[in-house]
Formats: sequence, structure tokens, C-alpha cells
Amino acid sequence: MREDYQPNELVGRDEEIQKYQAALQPVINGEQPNNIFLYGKTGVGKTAVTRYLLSHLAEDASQYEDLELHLTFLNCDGLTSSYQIATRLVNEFRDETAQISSTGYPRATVYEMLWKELDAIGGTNLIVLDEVDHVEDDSILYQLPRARANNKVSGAKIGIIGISNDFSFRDDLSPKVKSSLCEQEIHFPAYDAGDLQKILEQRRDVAFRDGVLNDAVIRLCAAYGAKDAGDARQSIDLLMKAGDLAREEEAKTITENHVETGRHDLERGRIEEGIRGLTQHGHLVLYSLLTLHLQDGTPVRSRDIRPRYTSFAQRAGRDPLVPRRMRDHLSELVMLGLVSVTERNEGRRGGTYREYSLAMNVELVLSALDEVVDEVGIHESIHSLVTDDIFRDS
DNA sequence: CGTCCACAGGAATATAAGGTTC
DNA sequence: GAACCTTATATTCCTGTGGACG
Repeated sequence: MREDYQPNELVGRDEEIQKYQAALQPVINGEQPNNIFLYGKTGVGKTAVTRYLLSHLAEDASQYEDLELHLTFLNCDGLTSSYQIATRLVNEFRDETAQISSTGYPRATVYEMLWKELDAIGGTNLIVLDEVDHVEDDSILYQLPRARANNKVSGAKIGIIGISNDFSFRDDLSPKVKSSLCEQEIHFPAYDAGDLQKILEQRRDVAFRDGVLNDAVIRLCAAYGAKDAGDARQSIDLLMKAGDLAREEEAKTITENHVETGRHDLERGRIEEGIRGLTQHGHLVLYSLLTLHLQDGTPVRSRDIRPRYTSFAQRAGRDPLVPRRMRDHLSELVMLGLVSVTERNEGRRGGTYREYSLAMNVELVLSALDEVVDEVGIHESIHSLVTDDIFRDS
């Protein structure tokens, strides 16, 4: 059930696998490898297929004496710049004793180190950059594939495999990067409910005892996954969560009820996770919107959130941020799915503006904030103020 | 049909906090 | 400790824009 579980048969990805294999063929021939770009929504098997194919490739390669293949996986989640990718790669290649820090060096120095490591390793290097869309500049994507051509590296052949959830990322690449990184492109379409069901059945056979898990439950999990953009990861997580719940209460079978509760729990977890990652000002903006929501003041435009936010900020002993920045925090809340937004336009009378409202159950958000308050400190007074507000209301 | 409102959101720049090297 | 590096967060300045109004 875990992320790293690798089924020995991948459902519904035959076509993609075939294309992928063809794209990898040069590696076996000992030629300069293709750069490959994979795209498709989250949880449609991009990473799973990559791991599957590359482990087989490594096996095949080991049978040839003169074929030296090195695989490097790097998930770029949380890495925002080429610089960070480069330092992480250097650290991948170096051993524990010679790790470098993630800031401080001039950019060129880091690249130098990287070339040196690659040269030392030699052979064919396939570097998998998972979730490359998280990096905001494409310098490394330009440098790596050309390291050999630019005589930075002589001993190693380098191939990049870029994986992205976001197709617009490809369009935003500079043309020179696009042409080299996207030599071979493979698109992974979303799973439909039927595919998801097969995937879940496959997991059932290895992870659950017979009779514990019935078809209706599987169908339900698959349906939820299909609803949210054909995401297999999500369906599996949901099934796993339902299983955990059933085990906790020592139930004999997993029921639809467990799935519903599991969904709720996972949702809550996501919210908590999102809120945890916000800055204090992000929290203050959220509190502002929350209280306005409680007073039926939503939907609300940003300038009407501002006074509330300003007073909260002062109460918390913080200088309130400038409106432009406050809007950034609002957008961030929208991206987390905590807040929903509608664009409005009243022409000459009111111009264009956006109206924000809370997209989540108030208690859920508040209890998630509750968890975070202790960690972050600072705004207990506001938290209790808001909590009191609820009491006054009810 | 052009004007013009009020905000959206891009871009350049600043600041502080983390690091390196010499 | 000075000089120089990246990064996250915030500020400042700005151009873009959809549609109601006249």
C-alpha cells in the first residue's frame, strides 16, 4: 500500500510503457540517452512506471559487461531553484562525509562540483527529476543535457527524465530547453473509475486478507479517485485509511462507513498540512476571513478584509502587511482550497475585484488552526477571540 | 462606442537570515 | 570579520482588464 510498493504489473499503461521503452532504447545500445519528458496529472502512474521501467533497465544493463548505468532519483518538491537541484544532486553523488550546504557557494561553483562528480562516476547517468514543475528557473535543465556538448563533462553520458504534473510548465520553458528536454514526450492520461478499480483490486490481493474488503468498498474508493482527476494515489490512500480505521475498531470487514470517515480524516489532514505551512500573516488573514464568515460577512472583497486583518495584526503585535501582499496571502489560501473565490466586475461603478469566502467547514478549519497555534505561538489571543465568537453566535 | 473604475497581478527591488571562503 | 552567495518574505511601482455607464 505504501508509496514505494511496486506492483509487478501496471494497470492500463501499456501504450505509455511501450513508448517509454522505445525512448530508453539508446541506453541499452550504449548511446547518448534521450531526454524524456513525462506529463500528466498527479497519481496517474508517471512515477510508478518510471521506477518500474528503470529497475528493469538496470537489471538488463547489468548483464552487459561494458554498460555502466547509474540511476538518480530526485523529487523536486520543495526545491524552488536550479541552484537547489544542483546542490542536491551533488550531495546525492557524494558520500556522507563530503556533503555541501544548500546555500553559500557561487552558482558556478556548484555546477563545477556537479560536473566533477559526474565525470568521476562516468558511464551512463539517468537523472530523474520528479515534479520538475516546482523549480522556477530552467538553468539546470539547460546545463545538464548540454554538459557533455559544452565540454564540462567528458566521461559521463547524461540523460534527463523530467516528470511534471503541470503541462503548462512545458510551454513556459525557454525554447532551447524545450527542444532538448522534450526530445521524447510521453503523456499519461487520467485513470477512469474502471482502471482505478483494477488497481485497487490488485492491492487488495497483496495487502488484505480474504473477505475483509468487498467490491462495493473498492468501487467507492475508485469513484472518489476518479472524481478527483483520476488520481490512483488518492484512491489507494483512501483505501489504506479505511483499512486502518477498521483495524482500530477491530471490525471484521471494511465498510463504506470507514471509507467516508477516512475521507473526512484525510481531508482534515490536508487542511492541517496546508495551514501548518502558512506564515503568521497567512494565519491572520485566515482568521480575518473566518470571523467575517461567522458574521455572515462573506463573500467579501479584499479591501473589506483589510480592516479586520489590520486589527488582528496589531493585536498580535505584528505590523500589518501592505494590501498587495495581503492579496498574495489570500491567493495562497485559495490555492490550498481553504478559500474559494469569484471574480466580479461592476464596470465603471465598481471595477473588477474578487470576492472571497470560506470553502471549508468552519469547525474543521478552526480545529486545524488550533493544532498549529501551539507550534507557532503568537496569536493565542486571536484564536480565543475567534473561539469566543462562535460561542456568542450559538 | 469610448471611458473609466478598482482591483488583479507582474516585475523590480529591499531586507534579513541562512550559508561560504579567505 | 569582510566580502560574497542564495532564499524567503515583503514593499513599491506598475500595467492590464471586463463591462457598466454615459
